[in-house]
Amino acid sequence: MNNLDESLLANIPPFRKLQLGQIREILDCATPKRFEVGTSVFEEGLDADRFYLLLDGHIRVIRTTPDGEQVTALYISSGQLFGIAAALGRSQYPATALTADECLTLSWPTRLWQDFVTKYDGFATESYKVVGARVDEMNNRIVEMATQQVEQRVACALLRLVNQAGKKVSHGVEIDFPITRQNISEMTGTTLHTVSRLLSAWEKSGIVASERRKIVVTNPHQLVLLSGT
Amino acid sequence: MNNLDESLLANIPPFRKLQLGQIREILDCATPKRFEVGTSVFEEGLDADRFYLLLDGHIRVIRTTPDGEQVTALYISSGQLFGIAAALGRSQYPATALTADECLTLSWPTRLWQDFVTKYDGFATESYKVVGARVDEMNNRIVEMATQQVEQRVACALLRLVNQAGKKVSHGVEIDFPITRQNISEMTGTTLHTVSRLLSAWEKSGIVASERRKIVVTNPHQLVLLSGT
DNA sequence: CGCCGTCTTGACTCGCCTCAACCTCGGTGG
DNA sequence: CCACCGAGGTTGAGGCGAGTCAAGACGGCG
Repeated sequence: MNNLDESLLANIPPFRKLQLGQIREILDCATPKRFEVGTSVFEEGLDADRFYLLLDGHIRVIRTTPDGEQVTALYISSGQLFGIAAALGRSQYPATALTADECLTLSWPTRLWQDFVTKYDGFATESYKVVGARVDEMNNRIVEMATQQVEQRVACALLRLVNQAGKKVSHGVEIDFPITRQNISEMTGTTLHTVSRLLSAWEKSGIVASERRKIVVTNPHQLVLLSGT
Repeated sequence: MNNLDESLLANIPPFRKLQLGQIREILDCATPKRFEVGTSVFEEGLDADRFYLLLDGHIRVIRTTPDGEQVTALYISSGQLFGIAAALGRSQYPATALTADECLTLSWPTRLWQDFVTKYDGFATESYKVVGARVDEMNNRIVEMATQQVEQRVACALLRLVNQAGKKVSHGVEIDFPITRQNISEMTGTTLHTVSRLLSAWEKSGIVASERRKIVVTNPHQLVLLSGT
C-alpha cells in the first residue's frame, strides 16, 4: 500500500467529482514511477497493459515510419491521462511515449479501466473529453498540413506548445521543457534546417528568442499573424 | 411510430449484442431520412443536436479553412455511426458531413446518447471502437503528410478508399461512389492538377482505369508498392 | 582536450504548385 | 435539333518553396 496524497488527484478533471474515499481507492492501486528525460514510458505496438496519468513533466508522443523517420503526434502536459488505448478498444499502444523532461507518472493496469468507468461518476465523461480535445488537435493539424506553408505550420506548432506548456518569463512565454529544432521539425513535417532558418529570421524580427534546446516566444501576437489562422 | 425493420440494425456492431425488443425501442425513436447527393447532413460549428447512423450511401466529412479551401477529414461508409460529437463531450459538430452519393440515415437526438450508452450492453464499447479506428486513420494520415511525397499520399488515399468503399468489378475494384480528382486532392493536400497527372500516369501503367467521376483500381498490388508502406 | 549533439548558413536542386489553354461530356433552353 | 454552358479533366510551361548537400561554429560533458 502506497501513501500518495489525495490532493494529487483532486484537481484532475476525470477525478474531480469523486469523494476522498474513492480517490483513496484509486491511489491505492496506482503505481507511481519516475522517468528520466529521454526515456520511453511505453512503445508503439506493445500490449497496452497499463494506462497512465502524468503528474509532472512533459511527454512527446511519436510514431516511427518504416524507414526510421519520427513524427510527433502530440505533446502531453502534466495532469493529463495518456496511454488510454483501452478507452478506444485497442489492445496495443498506437504510438510511443517519450519523456521530454523528467516525468512523474501514476499508472494502473488496463483491466481497471472498465471499473473506473463504471464505478466513478464523471470519470468516463471527462476522459472522453480529453480524447475529444486530442481528436480536435489532430484534425487541425491535418488541415494545416494540407493547406499551409511550412512557415505557417511551424508558427502554429509553436503557438500550440506555448498554450499547452507555456511558462511566463520576463520577456515573454517560454516553452517549459527542452525542445530542439529537430523536435519542431518532427511536429510539422519539415526539416531541422528549415526550422532553424525560420527561428533565425523570427529572432531577427523580435518574435522569439531561442537558445539551444530552449525557445521563448516574445511576441505571440505577431506569431498568430504568421500562423495565418 | 415508424415501421422500420429490425434487421436494419441487427448487424451493425454497436447494436449487435442487443435483443430484438431493445432494437425495436431504438428504432422507434429513430428518424429516418434520405439525402440527395451533394447535400449536407450537418455542418461544422452547428449545435450537435443529433447523431446519425448511415444505412446506405457514402459521406464525405470535410473542414473548410478560413480562406475557403476544403480538406476532407474522412469518408464514412454505410453501417457506421457518425456525427457522434456527444461521445467525445463536444456540443458542436467539428466538421461538415456532405453526401457523396444518395444517402439513407437514421438519427437520434443527442440527449439519447447517454441512455444508449448506459442502457444497451456493448453499445459504448463498439462505438468507441469506431472512434478508435478513426483516430488511427487520422494518425496515419498525419504521418503520411509529414513524411511522404504526393505520389505516395495519393496512392495511400486510393487504397484507403478501396478498402472502405471498394466494389469488385470485372477488371479490379471500383470506388463505389462518384469521386473527382478535386475530391482526391482535398484528401491528400495537393491540387487536382497533380492528381490528374498521377492518375494519367497510372492509367498508362495499367494500375487504374478511370472515367469522369469514377475510378477502378486494376492493380492494387502495384499501388501498394507505390504507397511506400 | 576531444567528442558529440545542437544549431547555423550557403548553394544547389527539384517536386509540385501556379498559370494557362484547351478538350470532353451532359444537360438545358431556344 | 443544335448551340451553348458549366463541371470535370488533361497537359504544357515556368517558377518558387523547401528539401538536400555540405561545411563549420558553438557549447556541454566525460
